[in-house]
Amino acid sequence: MAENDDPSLSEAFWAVARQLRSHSREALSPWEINPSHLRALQVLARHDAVRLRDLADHLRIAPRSATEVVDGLESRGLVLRRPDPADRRAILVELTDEGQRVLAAIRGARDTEAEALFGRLSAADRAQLARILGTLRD
Amino acid sequence: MAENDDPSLSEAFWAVARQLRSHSREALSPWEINPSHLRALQVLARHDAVRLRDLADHLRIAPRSATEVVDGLESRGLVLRRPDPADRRAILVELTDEGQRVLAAIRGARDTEAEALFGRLSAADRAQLARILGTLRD
DNA sequence: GCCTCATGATGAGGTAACCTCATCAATACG
DNA sequence: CGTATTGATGAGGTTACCTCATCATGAGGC
Repeated sequence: MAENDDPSLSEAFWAVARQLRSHSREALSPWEINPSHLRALQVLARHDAVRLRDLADHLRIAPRSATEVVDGLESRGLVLRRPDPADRRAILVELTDEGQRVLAAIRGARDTEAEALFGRLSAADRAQLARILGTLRD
Repeated sequence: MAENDDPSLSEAFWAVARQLRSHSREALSPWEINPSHLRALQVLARHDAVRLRDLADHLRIAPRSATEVVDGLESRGLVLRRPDPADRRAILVELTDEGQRVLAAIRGARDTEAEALFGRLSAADRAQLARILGTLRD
């Protein structure tokens, strides 16, 4: 039973994930920001000022590549670099006001898209789904 | 309520999707096959012999890029090109026996990984989840 | 205090997976 | 039967990552 069941479960899961992804790509498009840029903004929002090295670790990319991501965001005025007062080799990256504003707007648009998808469920089903996903997440 | 609920729903959804993805990446690694190669193999398994142009459409990539994907799979002996008897401009791509074999093995490994994740749920929860995902999928 | 080694950011240059545009053969169609 | 369209692919570009080398700074042993 389980062997018949589970493959189709993961297939259904991916089908829904694809919808969610395409919705959130749409939500992102007005800002010309790609998913890794968004992830960087989110890390910065959570941690305030972050060393470039630590940002790379959070994004699971090489430090050299984080330099490029920050270059892109800085040229759009969404983040700024400043020296780390505790270590003159290091630089700290943080969100600008504009970055805060754009991130908030993106999150709003994204939530709206998610709402459009999950809103098709009854309140009871949403609760069930939340519970089950919680279990899977550990 | 819904506005509070749904953002965390999509967050939970992505957390589970990440697990599923990392599991299936592991399942793939022994064969040195990347996700787009796998998708190509799956399309070929569903359709038998496929024009390169149609394969590109299924994979949602440009025809020129499908040429490269097929080059990669052909050099590994997983697919073969043959002329389309109905149109001498076109070529048909199909799985070799080796391609069939590798695809079956990958699917087995993947199902095992999915089983490991979804197997943590009770049978009732699996049924609930399948039903809810089916609703979302439309 | 100094010497050696480790670490942070970045320049230089590479790769993989996509893209567009040009080309050439073959087909379809007025 | 000539013209436009289509299928695959060569040539060359872009993007997002990578490694390795470089240079300044910091940390630990003596």
